[in-house]
Amino acid sequence: MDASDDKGRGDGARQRPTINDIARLAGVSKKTVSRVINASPYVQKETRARIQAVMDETGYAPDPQARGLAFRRSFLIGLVYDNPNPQYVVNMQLGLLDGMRGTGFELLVHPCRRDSDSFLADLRGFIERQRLFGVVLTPSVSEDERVADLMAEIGCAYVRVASVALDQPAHMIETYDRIGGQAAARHLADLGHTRVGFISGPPTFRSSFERREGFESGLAERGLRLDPDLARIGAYTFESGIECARELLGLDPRPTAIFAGNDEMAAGVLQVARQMGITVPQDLSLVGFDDFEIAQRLLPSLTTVRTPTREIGCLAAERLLGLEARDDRTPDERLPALIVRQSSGPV
Amino acid sequence: MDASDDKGRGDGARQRPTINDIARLAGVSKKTVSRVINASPYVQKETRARIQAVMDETGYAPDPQARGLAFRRSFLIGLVYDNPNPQYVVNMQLGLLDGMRGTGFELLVHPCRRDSDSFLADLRGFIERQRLFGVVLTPSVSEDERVADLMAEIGCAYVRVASVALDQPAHMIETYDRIGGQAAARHLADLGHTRVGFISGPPTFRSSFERREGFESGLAERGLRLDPDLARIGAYTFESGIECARELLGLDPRPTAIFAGNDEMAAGVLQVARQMGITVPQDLSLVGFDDFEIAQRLLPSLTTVRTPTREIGCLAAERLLGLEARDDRTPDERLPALIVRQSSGPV
DNA sequence: CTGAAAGCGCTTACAG
DNA sequence: CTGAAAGCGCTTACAG
Repeated sequence: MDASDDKGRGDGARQRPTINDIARLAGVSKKTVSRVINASPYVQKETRARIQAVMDETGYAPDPQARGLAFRRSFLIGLVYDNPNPQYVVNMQLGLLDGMRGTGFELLVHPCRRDSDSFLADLRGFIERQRLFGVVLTPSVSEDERVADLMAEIGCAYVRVASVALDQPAHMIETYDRIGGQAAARHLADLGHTRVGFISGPPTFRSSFERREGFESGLAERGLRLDPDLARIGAYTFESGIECARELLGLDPRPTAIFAGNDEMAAGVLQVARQMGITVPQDLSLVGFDDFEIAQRLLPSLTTVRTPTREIGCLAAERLLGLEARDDRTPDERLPALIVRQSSGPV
Repeated sequence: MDASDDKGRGDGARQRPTINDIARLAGVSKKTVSRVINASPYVQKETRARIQAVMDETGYAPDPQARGLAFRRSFLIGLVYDNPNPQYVVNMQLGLLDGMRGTGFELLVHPCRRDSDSFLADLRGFIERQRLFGVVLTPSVSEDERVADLMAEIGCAYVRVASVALDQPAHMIETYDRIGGQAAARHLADLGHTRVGFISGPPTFRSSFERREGFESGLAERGLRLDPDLARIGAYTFESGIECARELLGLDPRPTAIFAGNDEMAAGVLQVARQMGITVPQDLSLVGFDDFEIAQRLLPSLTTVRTPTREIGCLAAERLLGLEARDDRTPDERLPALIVRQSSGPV
C-alpha cells in the first residue's frame, strides 16, 4: 500500500499517515523518522526540523500498537486498587491522567479484591497479557509485599502510593499520613481538649497505624497522651464509626473531642452524637481525615485532614514515566493539611 | 527466534508462547491457529481440539497488540464521561468490567469537559490514536448529538447510556428515569401528600426532564398535579438543593413533601429543613434520586430512587461487544426502583 | 478444511 | 549522522 492510495477513499475516515508517509515526504528513511519519534540525539538538526515539520503538517502520530509490538511493551498504565471509596478512586484517576497528559500513554483501570484466591494470578495475567508499561498501586494493594515481589519477578515498572516509605524512592509516593494525624492532635490540644478519643481504621491499612502514630506524637508535643480507654479500632466504614462512637460517647466521663481515622467514621460519630443529644462542637469536637465530599455535606460541617489525592496521583504517574523534571510544585502542596470547619471548637 | 531459545533465560520472566509456538507444537500452520483464536468454523473438529489443548497446556494468550495491529483496531474500550459524581463513575466502571470479563478487552477511562473548546478534537484524537474498538458514553456526553455524529464519521462503535432512547437500539442503553420519577410521585401521593414540591436538575441533563415528566405523570395518576409555584430548577448540586429548599420551605403554606431530582440536592433540602426547625418526616417528606451512599448516611436516612448503575454498565459493555446472548437477566432488574427509608411518611 | 506469502506500523541490530 | 534488512505476533488475501 502506498500513501497515494488515500485519495478516492470515500468513507470520510481519511487514512492516517504512517511512518512511511513521513519518511517519503521528508526524503529520509523511516529509521530516521523513528529516531525523531524517539528523541534520539543522532539526527542532524536540519533533518530533524524538516521531519518535525512534515509530522506537524500531516498531523502524524505514531501508532501505539505498532510501537508497542516492536518494543514488546505497550503504552498503557494500569491503576490497580481495592479501595472502596469512590471519591478516592476518581481523584486518583484524574491525578494520574494529569501526570500522563501529552505523553501518549493511556490509563487502564483494574479494580480488584485482595482477598480473592486468584488475586495475584489475575493481576499477573492482566499485566502480561497487555504487556503493561507499568502500574500504579494504591492502598491497600500498595502495602502488599507479594504484589511488589510479583512486579519485580515479571519485570513490570511500578509505583506504590502509601502513607509511608515501603520501598525504594523510585517505587514510592508517600502520603505522609502521620503529619495529618499530628495536625489533628495539635488542633484539638490547642482548643483545650485533654480528654480526647480516637477511632482508628482497620489494621489491614497501614494508614490506620500512621494516622494514630501521628496523633499520639501530636498530643505528646502538647504534653498529652492518648488514653487507651478512649481508643477504638474501626474499619474505615460509616457503620464502624457508629459502633465505636456508641462506646466512646457512652463513657462517663466521656471524651470532649474525637479524632476519627477517616470522614466516613466521623460521619458515624456525628450521627450517634445527634441521637444522644450531644451537640457538636459545643459538647463534642470532631475531626475526620480525607476531606471527601461528605465533610462539607455534614451539619455541622466537618473539620478534617485533607490529603491531596489528585496531586499525589499526578506525582505517581510522573514518577512511573520518569517525568519528574517537569515537576515545579513545592513539597508542601502534597502534604496532608488540616481544614478547620464547624465541627471543632474550644472545650 | 525460536521457542527453543526460551531455556536458559535467567530473568525469571519466561518468554510467552506465540502463535508460532502453538503452530509448531500442534503440527499445523499459524493460519490455522489463527482460525481457532478467531472462532472460525473452517477448522476440522479434531484439529481444533488438538490446537486448543496445546493452547491450554502452554497457557497461550494471543498478543492483543499484534492482533490489534493486524486488525487495525485495538481491543480497548473507552469510557467517556463528564459526570461529576464519583460513585456513578466507579459503579459504571465496575459494571463495564463485569460485562467485559473474559473477553480480553480492557477499559480505558476518559473523563472530559463537554464545555471545553477542544472537547470534540480531544475525543477524536483519543479514539483514533488508540484505534479504540468502541466507546461507552454516559450522561451528559451521551446526550450530545455532536458526539454521536463524530462516532459515525470516524467509524467508531459506541453505546449511549441515557435516560431515554436517543438513538437506534444497537447504540442505546436506556435507564428509564421517567419510571423512577413516577414511583416517587405515587409514593408521596399514597402517603396523602397533595402539596408537593419539586426540584429539578439542570436543563443540560436529559434526566432532569425525564424525572420531572415521570413525577408529573405519577401525580396525575392519583388525580394530582404539580403546582408550578412549587417547582424549582436546581443544578444537581448540594448547594443548589439548599438554595431551592430555602425558597420552597419559605412559602406559606409550604409543601408537605419535596421530590428532589437527585440525592445531593435532597441532602441540601434536609440541611435547610433542619436549620429551619422543620422535622423530617413529620413536617416534611423528602424523596431523592440515585441512591448513592449519602442516602444512607443522612439522618433521617433518605427515601430515594435507585438506578442500578453497575447493571446498566454491564449491559452497555455487552451491547458494545455484541455479547447480549449471554444476558439472562429479567428486564425489571435494570429499572429504577423506589427505596423507602426514613425521610418519607404520612402527611 | 488448510497453508505460504505479504502486510499491519513500528523498532532492533547491524553496517557504513 | 543515516539507512537497508529483518523482526515484533498477529491477520488478510489468495490459492489449493
